[in-house]
Amino acid sequence: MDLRHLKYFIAVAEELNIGRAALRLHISQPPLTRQIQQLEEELGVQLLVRTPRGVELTQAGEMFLEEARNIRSLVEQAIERTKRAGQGKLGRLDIGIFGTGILSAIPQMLHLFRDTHPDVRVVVHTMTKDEQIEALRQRRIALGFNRILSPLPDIENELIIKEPLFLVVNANHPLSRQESVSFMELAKHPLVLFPTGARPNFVDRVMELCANMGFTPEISQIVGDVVTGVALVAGGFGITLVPRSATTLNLPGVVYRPFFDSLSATIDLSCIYRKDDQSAILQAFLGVIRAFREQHGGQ
Amino acid sequence: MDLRHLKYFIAVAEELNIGRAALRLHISQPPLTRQIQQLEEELGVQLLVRTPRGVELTQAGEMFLEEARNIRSLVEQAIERTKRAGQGKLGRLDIGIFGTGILSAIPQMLHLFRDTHPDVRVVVHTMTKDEQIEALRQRRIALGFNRILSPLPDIENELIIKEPLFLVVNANHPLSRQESVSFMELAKHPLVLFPTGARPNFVDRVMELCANMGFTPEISQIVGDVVTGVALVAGGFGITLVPRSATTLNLPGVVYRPFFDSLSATIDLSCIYRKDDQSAILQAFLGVIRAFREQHGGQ
DNA sequence: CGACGCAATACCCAAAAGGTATGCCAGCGA
DNA sequence: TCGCTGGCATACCTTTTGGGTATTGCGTCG
Repeated sequence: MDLRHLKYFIAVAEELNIGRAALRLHISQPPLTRQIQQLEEELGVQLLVRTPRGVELTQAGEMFLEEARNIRSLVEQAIERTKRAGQGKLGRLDIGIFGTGILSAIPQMLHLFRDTHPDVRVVVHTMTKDEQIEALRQRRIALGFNRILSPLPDIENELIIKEPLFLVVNANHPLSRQESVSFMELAKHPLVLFPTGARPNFVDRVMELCANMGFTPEISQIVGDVVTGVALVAGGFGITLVPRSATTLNLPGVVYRPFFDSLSATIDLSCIYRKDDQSAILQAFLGVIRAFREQHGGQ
Repeated sequence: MDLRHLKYFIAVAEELNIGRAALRLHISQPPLTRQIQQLEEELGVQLLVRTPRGVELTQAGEMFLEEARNIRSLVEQAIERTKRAGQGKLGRLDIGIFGTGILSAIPQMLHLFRDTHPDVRVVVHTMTKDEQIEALRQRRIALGFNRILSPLPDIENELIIKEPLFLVVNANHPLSRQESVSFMELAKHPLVLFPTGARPNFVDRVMELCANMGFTPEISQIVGDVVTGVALVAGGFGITLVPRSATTLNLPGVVYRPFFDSLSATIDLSCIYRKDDQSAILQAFLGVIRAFREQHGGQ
């Protein structure tokens, strides 16, 4: 049996006249007669009774009509869904983010993507950098967000934005009286840094920036994550640094201050994905990321 | 697109190797390659990525595989259901019965039919003889049960059983002391008869039987239905007659007695249906009716 | 670097779908 | 009652297309 048989039978059942149905199908009457006969023979069931004025459906014919319409609509739906999947408009996208990535630009991009691709189910997995790479290789995720990365042969690494760093000080700290501060202040105060976990990471980036400015900072503590770090500053344990997006973290007793003398005091937000992944959904998401990057001019 | 494409794609998706899939489909590899290419082209979507060791599904391919399996099972189900409908094993049967037909052999036949055709939905409509004929002509029912019928050109009338009649008397009546009675007793007692409604009916049948025995009964009342008639007897209003199947009607103060001298004191139970109705479900039901008739030897 | 495995291509044949002409039958009007 | 009409079925031809065989092309892996 064939989808053609279904189409033809539906036409005949709706017209109740083989000739008219043939007209509607843009074929001539004899082949249609033959196809219907074939269908009946294949099913071993009489679907039509031939009357002097046309045809009528038997009960089996009624049953088959219902099923045929059902199948036809399912086929149309299947084609539609597959096309949409092929365009990256339907399906599932698994993304790896790092612990506090949720404070960065990531939510904005997720939002943009969901608006333009409402039928793609986005599943976010919190994982470390190494876990992301492992998950990419096993195809458990298609995309990961991260900050500090060494190049890998099979993984593409695409910069999204360079975020300027902000100083975080206690509201009672003398530096809080300035609107903006000098990066050199970092040499004079004990630093709380983060995260613990796979190196190189944010700690190394800060050390590198300080080295560029010609000093080595005093590190009082290295804590697990940005929230803990800022909480310690709120509690009076020194100062710290965060990417601009983390300044949305509104803890009482803490103020954020930009640097007036260090354009290079930035931290990258990047995404990583398999070099060999051509999936339409990933490409669609990369499109959103690139649009986002254009819009933010690299920072 | 064609059901063949679905079958082929499912095979390829399951084998992840076009050559092996071709083997499984009992065709050679090149036509299968071509069919899959055709399918991809028609959908405008890449379903497979060709690797050195075979093929892999794209996300769109995964989507299409799911849909294709879905469609295939629906098609199989459609064929199965249509075949069963063609054999009268699936569908709906509308039956007309008369008011108290539910007391006769009808429930037994319905039961037999339901046991052998569990997926046919039997819908019973209570209607008079004339309503049944009208409903048959309009195809609102496929079969009617009735007792007294004149032949009609378009309606077949098939006898099911001849039921012997039973005398119904009050438990205090002198006749109740006999195990069986003579039909001639009817000449000596006022008769309650039924039903009111389209003639000829049960009343005429009783009159005919009496005439055959050479007397005219005294009719005290004609009431709507058998239950009312028996209830009147229970209340002391004369005697009546019922078909054997109605003796299941167990009213207090009433006894049923057979006739020892009248083999012909019977009433027919018949069924009626359109002479032109070849529907498998009706034929199946008629089969049950005929089996029932054989089993009961005509009475 | 050559052998192997697999998909793709080229080309042919056969099956089957579609077309035209015609037959056959029932109902209907002159 | 006898054509005439409308409808499905049949016969036969043409064209499309599915399937087969042979071969090529392209990675990968000893």
